[in-house]
Amino acid sequence: MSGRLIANLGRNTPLAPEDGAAIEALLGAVRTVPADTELVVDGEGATDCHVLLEGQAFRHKTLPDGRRQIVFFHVPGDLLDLPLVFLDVDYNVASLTMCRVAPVSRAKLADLIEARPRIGRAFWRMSLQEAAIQREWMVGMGRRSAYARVAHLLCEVFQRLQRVDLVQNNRCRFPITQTHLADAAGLSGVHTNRVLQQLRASGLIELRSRELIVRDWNGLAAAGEFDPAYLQARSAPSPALAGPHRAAPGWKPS
Amino acid sequence: MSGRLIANLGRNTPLAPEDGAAIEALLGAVRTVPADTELVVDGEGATDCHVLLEGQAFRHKTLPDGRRQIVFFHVPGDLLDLPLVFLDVDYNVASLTMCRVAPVSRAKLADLIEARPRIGRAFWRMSLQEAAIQREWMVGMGRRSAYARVAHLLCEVFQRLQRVDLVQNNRCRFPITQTHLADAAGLSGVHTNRVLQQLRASGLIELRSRELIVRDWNGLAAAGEFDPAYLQARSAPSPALAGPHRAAPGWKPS
DNA sequence: CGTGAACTTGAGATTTCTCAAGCGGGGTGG
DNA sequence: CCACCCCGCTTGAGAAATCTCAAGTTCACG
Repeated sequence: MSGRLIANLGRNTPLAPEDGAAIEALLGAVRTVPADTELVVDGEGATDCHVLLEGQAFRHKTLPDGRRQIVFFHVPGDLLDLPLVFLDVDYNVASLTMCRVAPVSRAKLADLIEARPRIGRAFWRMSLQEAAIQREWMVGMGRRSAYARVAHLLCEVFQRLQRVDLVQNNRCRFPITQTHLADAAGLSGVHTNRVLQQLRASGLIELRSRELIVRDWNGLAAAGEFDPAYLQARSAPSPALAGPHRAAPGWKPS
Repeated sequence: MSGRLIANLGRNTPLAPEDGAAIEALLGAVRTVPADTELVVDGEGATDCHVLLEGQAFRHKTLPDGRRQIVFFHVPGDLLDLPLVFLDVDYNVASLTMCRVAPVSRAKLADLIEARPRIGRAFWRMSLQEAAIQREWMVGMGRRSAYARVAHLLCEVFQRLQRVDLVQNNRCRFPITQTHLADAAGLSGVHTNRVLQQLRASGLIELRSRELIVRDWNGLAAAGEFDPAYLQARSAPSPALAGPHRAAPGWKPS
């Protein structure tokens, strides 16, 4: 269960069993928090980072007058506040569902990253992939229609959930409300609602009562101009590993 | 001259002279390229990263049909393709002016980052700061008006140029055309033009013939809802020092 | 002095927003 | 067990922001 982070890291970078063990050893007492709770608050000088073991969450920046921009959706296995290891965090993280979260000492994590190249590399890749996802969102918000933007977002979340085995039969739990989707896409709630209706009417998805069913993946990807390349979590230098899915060689959650 | 990268890294992380020397030692033969040249092309499996020693450049992602989204502006001292050290790059970089660029072996840079914690930390911070800037752009594109977005962009570029001493008397060279600005803000060229006229009419800026003069910094910052905190001028207390939390609030000329 | 890129301007077309209201289901107190 | 309430969703319609198309105009540069 708490092997989620390791599995996630290991997806892109081969980790030896002792690497996994070293990371696990840093995890503090698991905390369970309800939905709609702020897990990470910026500018709080926290001493711990947070690993999301279970549940879903999102990063957001909220302006003084209440406008909110969601900048990332988290799936299990994500480190919610990697920046905190070396800087301050500039965003908040809130839970979408009940979540299980484990703290990791920021100082110890920094030490581990610096002491073990393989682990360091794994975190570098995780961090750089986040940045790549952010860039893709920028393309969406700057240059794609509302329709494509929402479709793209659905594709991304769906695919990332798929990677952590949270999709069965093209169907997954989907605690992201239309308001969240709107705040992520930079749209109003009303317009987001209309766009979703179009997606439904086109037979691409079903979405209701916190569940998403993708009826036509190719159609949805086309609607969203979704090219999964930017998620392609493969390491360039050591193309030793195969397929995009599965595999965390050398380490299995115990 | 080629100390630019070191100066840039050292701005946030104390580097010892030997660290600087180690980095310098990796720099390859400096290349001079004209304006409007692609410096970095995604998916090319390059073996070298690129340091921008002089000149200005921008990162962009261009869609098949020609729509373009600029995702970052570079100033001297920037590493143009840090992601390449550990992954593939997912964007292109093009020059805005004539540029001087030095190659750095990706493998050697990776080794150096892993071998020297202080250097590694410096690159981590650089990378995380980029990510923070990207998030701020997301907020702009998703939740700010065209007017605020453009003003914010001007503030950011201006301030980053200031840090590398490219501003004198509130005045700097500004090779970013209205079309670039439009592609960065996610606006049409026409609308960007109109927004700039408003900014000029409000007495906030002068902008013509590739030069920007900020006439009213506070006014411009207010128009752009610009809070420099996200640029993280200062490093968070390093875990080793374990000082009380002191988030770098907007820097103030003291 | 010619040329092209960058910048301006005008005006109608679209997308997206805002306001306002109504619907629906699940959770809760009575 | 039922009524009520709240949140998330839906719908309608006018308003606003932004876009596109289509011409000019300016200016650096050869």
